[in-house]
Amino acid sequence: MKPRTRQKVLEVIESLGYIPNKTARIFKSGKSYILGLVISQAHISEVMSNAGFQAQFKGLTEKAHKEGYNILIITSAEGDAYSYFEVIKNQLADGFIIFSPSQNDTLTSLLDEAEIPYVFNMKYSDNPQDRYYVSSDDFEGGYIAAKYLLDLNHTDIRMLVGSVKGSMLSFNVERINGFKKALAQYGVPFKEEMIVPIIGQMDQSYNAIYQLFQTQKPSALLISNEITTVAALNYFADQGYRVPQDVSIIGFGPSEFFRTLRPNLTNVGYDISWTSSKLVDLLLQRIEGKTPSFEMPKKPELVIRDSTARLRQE
Amino acid sequence: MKPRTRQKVLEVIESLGYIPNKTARIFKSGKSYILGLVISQAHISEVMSNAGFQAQFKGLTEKAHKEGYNILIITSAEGDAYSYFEVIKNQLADGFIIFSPSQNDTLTSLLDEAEIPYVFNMKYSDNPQDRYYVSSDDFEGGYIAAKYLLDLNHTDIRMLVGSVKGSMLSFNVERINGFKKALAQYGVPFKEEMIVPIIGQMDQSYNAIYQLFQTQKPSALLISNEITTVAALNYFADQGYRVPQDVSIIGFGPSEFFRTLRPNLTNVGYDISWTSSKLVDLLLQRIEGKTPSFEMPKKPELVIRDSTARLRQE
DNA sequence: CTGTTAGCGCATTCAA
DNA sequence: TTGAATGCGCTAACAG
Repeated sequence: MKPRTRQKVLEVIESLGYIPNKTARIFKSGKSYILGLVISQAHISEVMSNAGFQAQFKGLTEKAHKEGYNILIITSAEGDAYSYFEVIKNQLADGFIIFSPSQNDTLTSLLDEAEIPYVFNMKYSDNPQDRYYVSSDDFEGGYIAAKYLLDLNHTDIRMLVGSVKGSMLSFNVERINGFKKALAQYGVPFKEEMIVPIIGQMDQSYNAIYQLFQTQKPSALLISNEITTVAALNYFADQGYRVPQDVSIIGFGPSEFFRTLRPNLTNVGYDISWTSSKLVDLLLQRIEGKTPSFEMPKKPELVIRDSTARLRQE
Repeated sequence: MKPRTRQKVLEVIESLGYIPNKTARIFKSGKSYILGLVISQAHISEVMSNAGFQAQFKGLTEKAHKEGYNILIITSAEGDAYSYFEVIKNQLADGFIIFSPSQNDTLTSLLDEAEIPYVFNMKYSDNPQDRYYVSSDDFEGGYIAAKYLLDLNHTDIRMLVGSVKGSMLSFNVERINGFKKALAQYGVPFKEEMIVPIIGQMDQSYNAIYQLFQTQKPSALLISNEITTVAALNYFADQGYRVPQDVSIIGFGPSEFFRTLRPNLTNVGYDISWTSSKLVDLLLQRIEGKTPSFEMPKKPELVIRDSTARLRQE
């Protein structure tokens, strides 16, 4: 093409204010460069105020941007498989990141049948079909946290885990198993009461912790949810319990968050930015029809700060 | 149509697993039912961890969902007008909600010229062209907060306000003006040092407050940013300052957030859910080509809790 | 190097 | 009530 012609065309484009129609382009190419993040309306509030999700969302957005994609928040009125499938099939994203409120094999098969690329934000079941997620090594996380408390002579430990309608999320099951392994190693018998199911929102968590401490006085807490961790800290502040002198606390989640709490929290730190990035990679591989490479779960790290102390023998 | 034919067609649809092509539909109808939320990559991290944004984002998502829209997060690598315009014109959203890092008349005219419907997340200038935002009554907010402190005998007050490259966001200017009005009413002379510009992220805020208290000992703080508020609380906890006995603090933002802090924070509470909902309304009206109805800014409310105390005269 | 054309999948119109 | 044809705006393929 002659440079002069090129120049002239560009001038006309400029003068007419021509903007290529994105929709037609997408239509023609079949690629929207949009990744759908599917979440139920009921869930969104809980999730938004959670530091772990904030980190994940940030990670997803950044990675997507790096790969030339944008994130479309797709809200489903209800959280069940058919509602999810309905909103998913009605959207133009190239692939979907699904925040399911619970285990969801029905959804998996619906999506597979429709050949829609998707990934989940976490492991939802032990079904070998459930492969499209990126996890951390939660067994290890539960183990190192419990081991550290046991090293500090704590034996009266409670593990506070989120539960949805009585069923435990897979990563919590893992953390509990890690906890149990540590107990066994130190010869401390596991009791059912050590696991305290809890609703991961501020007020419910606060009340549950209040209830717990009405009847029991554990010396240490493993808290599997950031909001519940804040609720616990608030409860102890309100009641005049000193952390770590009266109770030791270990949180689970992004380390930077726990550094903004007072006291600075000992925590099992997960590299959520890495996990999110890998999740986008996985989805993009599915979109491109490649056989996805499954990464090894990354090991979490125990960050020791000021919320844990050696138990004084009485 | 004969019911039997209808039935047969539906069966075939079902058996073939036919899913109508969303892209073609959008292409044909010219409506994507997508609202783009534009934000710069550099800004997203700061914004995500801010309680006010979380509330806003939740409000936007909920309202959009109610109206049958979804939110597309559009990340711009850079924050300037041309970068923003570039990503905006390359997206298929029906309209755009723009989180601009600063005042932006260039962007406004580019968008107007291209006839792209947009709204801003806040007021960016005193230019009468800048009409497409929904504000709260920030003058009133600054006023009632300062008045309350003055009623408690505080006169050595600092107002901590976020500033981007030395320039003040419009709502902060308003809050400062409200602050000044209250001072004038009580006959307390305004001094420049009362306004402390600050970067609204955790570590920077913490350091700035540290610097401030090295040289001065104000008895009360008005803090125009949630993250800075947490940083201040952390600093006081670390230094053994008691709130409110040694310093009084008033925050600005969504009231529910300040209730999760210890001590429970006295704050100027904004109804961010309402503002977000109105913002979507405004955008939808522009998309539909109606002349938008401009709402009166809503008055914030002073929520008195435990972070403010009467100053003892020495 | 330039100009022309077909076709993506749907919705809408017109004809039968 | 049904079938067939048109065109949305772009891209890619092809012919000149």
